[in-house]
Amino acid sequence: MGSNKSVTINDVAAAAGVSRATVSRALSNYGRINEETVNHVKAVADRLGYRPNALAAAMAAGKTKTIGLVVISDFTNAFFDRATKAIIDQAKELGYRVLISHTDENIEVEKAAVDTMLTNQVDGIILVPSGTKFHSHLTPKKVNNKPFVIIDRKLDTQRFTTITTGDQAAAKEAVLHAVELGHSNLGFLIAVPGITGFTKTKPVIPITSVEERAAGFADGVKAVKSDVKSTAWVYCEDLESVAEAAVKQMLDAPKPPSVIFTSNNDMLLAVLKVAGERGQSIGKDISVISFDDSPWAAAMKPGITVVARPVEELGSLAVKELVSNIEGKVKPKQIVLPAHLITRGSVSRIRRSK
Amino acid sequence: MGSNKSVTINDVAAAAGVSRATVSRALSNYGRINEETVNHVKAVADRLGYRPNALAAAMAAGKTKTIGLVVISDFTNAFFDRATKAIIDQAKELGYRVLISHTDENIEVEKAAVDTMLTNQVDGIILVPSGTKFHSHLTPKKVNNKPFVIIDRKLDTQRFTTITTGDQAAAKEAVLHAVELGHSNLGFLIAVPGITGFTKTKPVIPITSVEERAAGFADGVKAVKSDVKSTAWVYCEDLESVAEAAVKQMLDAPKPPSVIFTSNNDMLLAVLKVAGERGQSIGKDISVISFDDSPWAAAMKPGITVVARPVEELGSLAVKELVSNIEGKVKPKQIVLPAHLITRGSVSRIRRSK
DNA sequence: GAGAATTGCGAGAACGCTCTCGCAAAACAC
DNA sequence: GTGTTTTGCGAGAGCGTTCTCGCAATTCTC
Repeated sequence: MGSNKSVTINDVAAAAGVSRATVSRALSNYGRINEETVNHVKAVADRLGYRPNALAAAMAAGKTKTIGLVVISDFTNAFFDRATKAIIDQAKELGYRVLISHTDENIEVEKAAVDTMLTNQVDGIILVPSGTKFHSHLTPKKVNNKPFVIIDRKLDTQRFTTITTGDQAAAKEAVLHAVELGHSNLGFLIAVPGITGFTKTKPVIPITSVEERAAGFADGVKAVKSDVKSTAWVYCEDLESVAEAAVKQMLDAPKPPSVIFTSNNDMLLAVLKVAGERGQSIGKDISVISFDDSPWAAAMKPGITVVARPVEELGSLAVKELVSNIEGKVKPKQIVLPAHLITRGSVSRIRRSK
Repeated sequence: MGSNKSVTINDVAAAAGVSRATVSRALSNYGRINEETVNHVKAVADRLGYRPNALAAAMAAGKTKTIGLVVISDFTNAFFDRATKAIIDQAKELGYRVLISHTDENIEVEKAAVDTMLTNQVDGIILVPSGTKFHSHLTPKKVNNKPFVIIDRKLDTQRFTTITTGDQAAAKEAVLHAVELGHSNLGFLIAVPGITGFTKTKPVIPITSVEERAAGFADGVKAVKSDVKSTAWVYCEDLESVAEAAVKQMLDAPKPPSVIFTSNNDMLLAVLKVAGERGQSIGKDISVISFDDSPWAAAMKPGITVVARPVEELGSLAVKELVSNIEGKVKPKQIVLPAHLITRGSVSRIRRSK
């Protein structure tokens, strides 16, 4: 008939016949202490089923050993789940816990999420920012001097360690690849957060990852200009139905693209779906290249040619950088991890029609 | 030149010319307090940029408003990401935060994860257990009387509120569907945690979800026995390479199945991959039905016929149940949410060869 | 207008731990 | 054997809140 109270360090101290301080020393091994005492205390703690209260420890020590993760979550989860898993695992490795929050690409939600994290006294935060320009809520004062690591997208400041992937170069590479295989009518379907519907005129792109992908596509087009007959650019809301409408319009054009470059998997899925409905085979009637690899993209027939980004590496590196920052200030760095093209069957080789 | 210290309730009290108790009352609205005082205190708190320390509040109040989520994470993430997102969102709605940990289907890891959660004083835990029989670490005493909600799989005890999906009925339905379309040579590819390689003889299946799927398939076979000519059962380690080998062996049999039922998306992917390599088209040369819907399964051509489980509903319901349990004991319930078949094109109609 | 009820607020303990400080005992030096 | 260093441990403050009490001031009651 144990009382509902859990056993505290005082109980252990009493049972072991030592002081609270000694128990703390024994269990967290620090300070001067006799080895026999350590063993004795540990045995008693074990016997009583003592479980330290991390809250109290955090209060007393002034650090929680918890990091906050504020992340968007796309519905095909090409980024979210892989990054999250890598981050949690790496954090565990380094003795940290992870508190997670979503932002839905919305700056107000992001602000609230960051605030919650700080309220919970996280030691640092990994953030996928919802907009390149939005960082006025991240001043040292407003965030209690807690370190941040920005991932996936850059901010227009160098104040933070930022880890991104080299999407621009990879996007260019993708274009070169398709043109190499004979494609000359190119379609670009780019998901842009914050817009409604879709448009052919380039809108303001609020996040750098997408911006860079678009720029990389443009770089590619420029580099092989003479081989390119037409380009169709569509900027699209990141929504299934809208994307499908956009794809339809693209394919219904008088001179439809023979290959569509999609900026993320939501867009890819729209292409797949519309093509399927129309009886057009991927990699035969219509080619496609997307961003972010996934087991599905690999297993499909034909496999989808994708720009693969080192998401896990990015995640675990983010944790390492953050923890270095927590445990001793380091200068902010801008890290760019290489992305690379994985060619599979979704891009056909075609004879260039002169 | 602000000191590195963050502003505390004491600072607010001093600045507002009231006591700490009054600030607490004003900010957390409880107890007797003048409305003017409330406004005044709030204004001062705002001006100082006061951010309450959730840790201290949790210590003092004896509850953290945090729930723990201990979950497996499969690499195709048919369950993990959707459930996680739903759980985080629902928790937020109810004023709770979520601490996440993975188990990798390993009981030792699960134990450690639960322990960490309790150390962090979560108010309750949502758990995807790694084995039907493993719950000796979940006695009230060992978990400080914290409430648990078990999801996705049952334990062989009724002590906990458990939320699962009706996979057995749905699996049976899947078999009936395929047989209805003329299939009579059926293959079953079932991922079983904890085994190595693959085998045709039924091993001990440590988790009920898989057990039920297998049982449901068997139910289906039994129900339409006369229309079934052959069944091939393969129990397989949940690993890409092993699954592919298993599929190959299945398809190389003298009388290969015309339809393969896979117990999860990892297995499905293996079928897709092997079929692709051999130039066999899904929904034509070989049919397949899997468990758990995903945007990919829907977008593929042909779409994959799947048993769709209400994962988001399961997640948010889990949070609601857990919170009810936290805020006032309720009797444990066993909840089963219906799963249903979504028929797409991955199962061909074939003429039954007599 | 005296007593009772209500309102508003402050004092201070409590939550469970960490960590500095200082003191006694033991070990060492010569 | 005296003085110095080292070792081991306890006392106690402190972390930032919440919340119970009790007290003064105000309002109500008739």
